[in-house]
Amino acid sequence: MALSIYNSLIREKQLFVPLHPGRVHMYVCGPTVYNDAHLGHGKTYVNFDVMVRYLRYLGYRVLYVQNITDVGHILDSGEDRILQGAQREQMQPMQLAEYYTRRYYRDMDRLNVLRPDITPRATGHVHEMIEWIEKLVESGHAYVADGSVYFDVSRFADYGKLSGRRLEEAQSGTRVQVADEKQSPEDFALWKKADPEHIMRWNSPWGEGFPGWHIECTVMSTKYLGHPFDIHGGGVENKFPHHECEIAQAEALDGTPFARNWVHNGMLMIRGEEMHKSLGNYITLEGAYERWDPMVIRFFILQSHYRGPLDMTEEAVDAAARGLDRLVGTVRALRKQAASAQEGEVSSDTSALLEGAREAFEAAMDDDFGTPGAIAALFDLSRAVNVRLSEVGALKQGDLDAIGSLFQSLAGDVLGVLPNEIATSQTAALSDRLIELLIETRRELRQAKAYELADRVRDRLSELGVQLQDGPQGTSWIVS
RNA sequence: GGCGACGUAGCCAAGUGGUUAAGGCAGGGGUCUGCAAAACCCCCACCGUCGGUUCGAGUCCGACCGUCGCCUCCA
Repeated sequence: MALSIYNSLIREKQLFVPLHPGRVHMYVCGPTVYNDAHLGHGKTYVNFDVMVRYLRYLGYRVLYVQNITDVGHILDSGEDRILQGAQREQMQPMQLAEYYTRRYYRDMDRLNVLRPDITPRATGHVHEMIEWIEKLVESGHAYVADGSVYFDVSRFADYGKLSGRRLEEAQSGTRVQVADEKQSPEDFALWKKADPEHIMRWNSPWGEGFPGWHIECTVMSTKYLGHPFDIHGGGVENKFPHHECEIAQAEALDGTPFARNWVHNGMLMIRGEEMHKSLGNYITLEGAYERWDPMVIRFFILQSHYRGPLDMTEEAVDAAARGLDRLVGTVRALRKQAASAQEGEVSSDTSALLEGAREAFEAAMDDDFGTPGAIAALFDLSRAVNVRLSEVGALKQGDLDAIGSLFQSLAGDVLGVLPNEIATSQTAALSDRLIELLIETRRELRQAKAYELADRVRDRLSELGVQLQDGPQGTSWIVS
């Protein structure tokens, strides 16, 4: 088996072959940092994070670039996002961008999203954008109009190849009035002249202004990843116009292909509706973390395929939480038993079990990053391991280590859904011994049939988050 | 209006032509237990509707119904 990826450009799954053997260059459209990240960002960046992790698991050296959009751009209302946010928060534009950039990474860190290798800021690449735009003007693919520069879509025959749109069709039904200086309604801005009150502005051959939205991704992706590069990702909602325009700008000059694989992930919905502030269902990650463990949200996201839409309901996330508990429970039990297991090598039974689990996991992931199937493989493994864990002496030290490291590799390193190792500080070691002491006391109470008192010990421990579990081999405990 | 996606059990969600339609949650029945929890075992779907292609379709084609996204700057 080998990895296949659905390529939006050709609309089918394709055996993945990187441009340079053993290396993958990947770009994903990052956030505009004018507000807190929401659950939709969570889905998108978890989806792409797992792709990066799996590619690395397969042995590729991945160079992962994700931009930070800190240039404002224009809203329908004619306002600039960053400017609007700066006014709202009483901050300077760059201060605002810095503030939300930090919060973005804080929120992503908690979701266990690995940071990209390079996180270029748009404001730091205005020079390169200007150079690129100049070349487009020189080659006749763009024109200057009243201090702004527009890409002439009619000069790029492939325009629409990603989104399946034709120019003739784009004419009707457009709901936004066309800027006067555009030659054609579908032409898009490469450079916008800055109004006097516009704070973020740069000098350019066309006067003071600021870059259009699409150009930053074209410039920054190719700067760090080459031209062409392997994978370009982003949300489906950006397929048109954003990604279509990126392609036009990148390929118009000399026909060099831009991204070889386009990967789009589906939208996150809240109870059947797209998330919108106006609908009152806008949920920031920070807000969601008050209700659920970030790891639960991550697990919930990965239980559906990245390309599909994901409808978020409380019921569904709660169900995912219980499912994740089950998986983590096995890992915890594994570690617990490892502390007292007999010495011994890995048995052939364990080896076969693990090999089968790994194969099932990889088969699912190889098929366009099928995380739901991969998770199913882990649940199957979990059940098989639980059976063995409950048989006294069935698993030797070697077995437990081997199983533990497979879980760590697949659930921990690739899917990123295992909580970090609990640090064994001195006080933690002490509390462990204190819990054992209480369990010992309770055992004696039970032997004396003092059940009321024994249950009280259990209940009080439960209140403290320590769950006792009586089994044939005595009582074990977990921290919930 | 144009482009596109999707409709699988109470809920979530895989499956892309072929023996018994993954997995999780919930539910039911058991094992274990002083009780409980956990764990384990068993049970729980004819795949939106109607046609068509095929020896054979959830899986391909068409129509219809329904939901959703995009159509100038939202991940």
